[in-house]
Amino acid sequence: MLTTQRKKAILDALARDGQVLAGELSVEFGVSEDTIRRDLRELASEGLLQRVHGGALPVSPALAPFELRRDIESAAKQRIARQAAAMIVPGQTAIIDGGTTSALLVKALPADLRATIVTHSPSVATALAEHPSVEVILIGGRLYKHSIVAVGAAAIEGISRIHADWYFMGVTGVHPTAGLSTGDFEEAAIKRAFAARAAETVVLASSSKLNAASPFVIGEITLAQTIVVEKDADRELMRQIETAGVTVVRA
Amino acid sequence: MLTTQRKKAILDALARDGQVLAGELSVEFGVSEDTIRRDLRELASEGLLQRVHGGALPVSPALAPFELRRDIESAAKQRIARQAAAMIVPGQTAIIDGGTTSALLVKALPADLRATIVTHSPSVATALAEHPSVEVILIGGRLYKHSIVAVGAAAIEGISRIHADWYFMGVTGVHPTAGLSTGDFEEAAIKRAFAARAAETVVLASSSKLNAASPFVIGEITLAQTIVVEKDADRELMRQIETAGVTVVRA
DNA sequence: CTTGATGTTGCACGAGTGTGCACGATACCA
DNA sequence: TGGTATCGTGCACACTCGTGCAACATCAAG
Repeated sequence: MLTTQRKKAILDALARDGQVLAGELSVEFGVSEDTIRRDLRELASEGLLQRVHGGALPVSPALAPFELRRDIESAAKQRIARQAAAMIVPGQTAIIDGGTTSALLVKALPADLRATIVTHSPSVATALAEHPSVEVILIGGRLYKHSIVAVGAAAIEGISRIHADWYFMGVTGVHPTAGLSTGDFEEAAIKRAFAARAAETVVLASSSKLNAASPFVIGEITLAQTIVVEKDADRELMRQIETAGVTVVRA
Repeated sequence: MLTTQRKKAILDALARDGQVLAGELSVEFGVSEDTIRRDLRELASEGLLQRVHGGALPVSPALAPFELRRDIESAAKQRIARQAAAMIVPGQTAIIDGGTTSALLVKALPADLRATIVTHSPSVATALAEHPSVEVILIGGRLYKHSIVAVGAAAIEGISRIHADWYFMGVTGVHPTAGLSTGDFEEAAIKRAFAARAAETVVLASSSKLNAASPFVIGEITLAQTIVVEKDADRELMRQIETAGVTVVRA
């Protein structure tokens, strides 16, 4: 069994049972607990599950009440989010997808911004319900429990009815040749659909995402017109990205 | 059971009952009281509960949106919600709309229930994301900020793609001649659309909703096949409703 | 085919974490 | 004030974790 298959199976088991134990997984897949621990560690670093002593839990509790944990409230990520929020001009329409970066973007929207926000994340929608002046369009579909966003054919179809000025895309991997990638198959399809319906796609990438590749490819790096990175991002990599025709913004 | 899960279960029990006792928790989870005391101490240090001699109390009477206080009214509502949840047979599909009654219904779903839940409420969707075995279908549309549910033409169209076994409808008015009503125009339309797509519509009505009429009419009382009320509901009113052909269930 | 680089896996070891028990201190209640 | 339940602390034990290292498979280049 391939490593990626095993990881996928771990996520499936987690979605099915609501919890996984390192010991049980090791028996089920016929590998040592060390290997399982390694898998869990890597999946946790991609934000696909929450590591706890003895096993792992779904990542949901972190985002459900939309309370951001301190470890993701890094100053750099907030600067990226603010930079992105500043791009939206009153009257425009912007798509925001799920994930921690998007959560910060929502918090960074000015209170007096009159704009329309499209999202497939119930958490983002709930958070924006308190915003005084933005209109919120919720994309429906099958709820994907790993990342708590709507996915599937119904979601793709809902997206096809939208035209937006901006799409702010969260990713887990930005690589000059491997392109934009994410740790989740379903989400990759949704991100492609969003990108196709926005005049300009903006990738928000903290430094840990740069020069990294996750299992599921969203598309070439040129799928984005702009990428917002931290100000100390690697110069050589940024040069390559700019050569490909993508505008690099340092926050 | 993992430590993290036990702590979460303690917080759930606290939200449900308004208090927890160290001794009871120790029996319930099959661990020593020492372990429970340690858990309570750590949860208290995180500010998630208030430690008292013998157990713990909620940190403040003002609770999170989905955690209702255990006053007399909500105890009755909980019985109604549990009665409704018990109607769902594994494998069936049920529609749950927004509102506090629906929030209680979500909490009352058995953890091992394998069913499909359709909802236009991001809050319900987010809450159900933590449920281990239900499939969640989110209805998209324009977000109505007043009640935080998806409404409008897109929502109506999304509903038209669904066929459900049950629709659990929350209302603010049940009246023998004025019918079923709610305080919101957009929501009335959505509720009509849901009712049209369900084999059986079940109205959940606490006593304060009975013999009352709200501004916007959803439809005749016969739009519902069943109505779940508190066990001390007015006999004469219930008789009228039953005469109209609606089954009355007392919880 | 050989060689070296790369990636995956299992094992060993020390560190870290969770749990239950014992004991003395403390808080509640009559 | 005395009795009882609860609490905090120290400690032992078992389990889990992270790290370093070696074995092995894969693959590309020579």
